Amino acid sequence: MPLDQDACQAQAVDAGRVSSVRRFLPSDEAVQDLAQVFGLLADPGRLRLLATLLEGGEMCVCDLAAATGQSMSAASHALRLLRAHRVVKVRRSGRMAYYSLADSHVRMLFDLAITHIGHGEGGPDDV
Amino acid sequence: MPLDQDACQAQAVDAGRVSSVRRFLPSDEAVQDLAQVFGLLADPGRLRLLATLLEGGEMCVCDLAAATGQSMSAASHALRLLRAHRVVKVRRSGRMAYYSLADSHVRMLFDLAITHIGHGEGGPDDV
DNA sequence: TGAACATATGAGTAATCGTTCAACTGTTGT
DNA sequence: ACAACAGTTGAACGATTACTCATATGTTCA
Repeated sequence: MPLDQDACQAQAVDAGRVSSVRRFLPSDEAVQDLAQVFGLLADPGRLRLLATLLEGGEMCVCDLAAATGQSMSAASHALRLLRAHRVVKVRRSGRMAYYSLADSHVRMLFDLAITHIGHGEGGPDDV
Repeated sequence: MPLDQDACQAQAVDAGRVSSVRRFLPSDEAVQDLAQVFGLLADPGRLRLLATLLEGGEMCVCDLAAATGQSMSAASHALRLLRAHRVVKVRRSGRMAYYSLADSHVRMLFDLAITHIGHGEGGPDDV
């Protein structure tokens, strides 16, 4: 899905506005990164892991798995992803691995999203 | 993926901490909703649509498609999703449909996520 | 009425994602 | 050295996702 000048076959209604707005859009690269960050938060298992770390601080994989109701394998896979994107960090001690949140943005993203879903009166509309 | 009491076969290292944390985790339903909201923002096409609306205000589907480099069909599908979750809203006038952001949380989520990716020094680590 | 148009939508398809299973690494205690 | 353990990892499979194509709906203008 390249952002080509003429990717849309239809004629723009307000061509000036379109090209003006396009100059201010985030770069392709930035958009990709953003999408990846949000994608990390788009899974219930990972979300529960983050909520658990938010609440309980540093915890080992086994406890995280137990607290979030996942298998250890699933938790480990999930943590690996979060770690790769620097959302969580590990401290290793013997055979244990202790995970914790890497930065505070997560809590804010969390709270903002919660206030958003609090906004709506019910579930999603089916349009 | 039920949040069963014993979903994790491994013995918890700190059972007290685990069960204490679990009482404060968001409900299953809340987690699902959160994941859906973040999932909405996890796609480059939708992200570009939102960035465009953030920058350009109310715009018709055709211009949105042109500005974001998608086919009109793709844009329409994406807007439908965003609309179902009350992230954008439509105003119809004749055969045109003018879309705009439904609330301001989007901008904040955007900015927060951007500062997060600004944090890292490069792309994701491959662990 | 009929053609051009703006948008919406259903079906189909290719790609991505999350889980499980099984195997593997490295550590601890006997 | 051996077994139990905490965690990691790769492959495989089922589910979900986002696109394209074709078609449908409703609007405007001649």
